[in-house]
Amino acid sequence: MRPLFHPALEDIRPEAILYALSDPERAAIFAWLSGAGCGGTCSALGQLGERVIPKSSLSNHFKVLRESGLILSERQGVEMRNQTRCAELDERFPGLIKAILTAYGQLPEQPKAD
Amino acid sequence: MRPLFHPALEDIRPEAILYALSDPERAAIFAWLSGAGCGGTCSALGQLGERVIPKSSLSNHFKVLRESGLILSERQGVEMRNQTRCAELDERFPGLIKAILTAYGQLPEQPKAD
DNA sequence: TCCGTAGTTCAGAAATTCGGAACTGTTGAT
DNA sequence: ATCAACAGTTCCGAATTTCTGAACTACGGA
Repeated sequence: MRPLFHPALEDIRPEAILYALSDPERAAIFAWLSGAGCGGTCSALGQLGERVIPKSSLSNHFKVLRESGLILSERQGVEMRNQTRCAELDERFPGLIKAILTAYGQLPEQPKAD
Repeated sequence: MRPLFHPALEDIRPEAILYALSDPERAAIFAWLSGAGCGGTCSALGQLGERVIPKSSLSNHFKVLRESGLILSERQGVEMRNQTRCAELDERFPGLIKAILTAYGQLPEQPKAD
C-alpha cells in the first residue's frame, strides 16, 4: 500500500475542495467527521441515507477528501482514523468550510451512522 | 432553441453550486460576472488565462452556471446577457458565494477579459 | 432576401467515475 | 510460526460524463 498523500496547507486548492464536497455522499461523510469528534473510520460510518456505499467507493471517497486537503488520515492498527483539517482550512480559506456545511445542513437529509 | 431553464431559488442545491464552481474556468467566468456589473456576454469574455475556450465549451459553462442557479441569462437581441444571482443566493446560502470567491481570489490567477 | 454575428446543439472521442473481485497489511488466536 | 478475520486499498472493465469541432438556429441590419 502506498503511503498516504496529504497536501501541505499552502498547496490546497479551492477547486479541489469544491469538487470533493460537490458529491453529496462525500459531503455527508465530511459533515459526519466534523461532527464526530473522534477519528471516524470507514467501517464506523455504516450507512449514509438509503444506500449502502460499496467499500471500494468509500475508500475512494476518503482518498478524494484526503488529497483535496479536507481530511487527515492516519493508520491506527488495523483501521484508518480520519479527522478534518477544519482549523487549518479556515485559516487558509476563511468561512468557506462553515458556509458549505451550513448550506448542506439546510437540506432535510442528515448523515446517520449505524 | 429550447427556452432557458432557471431553477427557482428554493430548488437550488448546494452540490450543484459547488460542482459548477469546482471548475476553475467556470469559477473565473462567474467571478468576472460578479465584478462586471453589466450583463456579461460570451463574446465579451474573450480569454481567461492562457487558453482560448472553444465557444461550444463556453456555451456549456454558461449552461452549467445557469442550471445550478448561479446566474440568470436573458436573450437581448442577438446576444445573451448574463448576471449573477448573488443577492438571492446569499439569502439561501449565507456567506457561501463570497467565501468561494474569496478562496479563489487568493490565488495568483485572475480572470482577464480582452 | 441575404449576410454576419451570437450562441446552441449534435455526435463521437477522450477522460472520469463506479464498484465487484482480488489483494495488502495488521491483529489476535492457536 | 501459521492461520483466520478484519479494515481498507488496488485493479480493471463497464457505464457515465466531459470536451469540442462542425453543423445548426436565431436575430438584426443592409
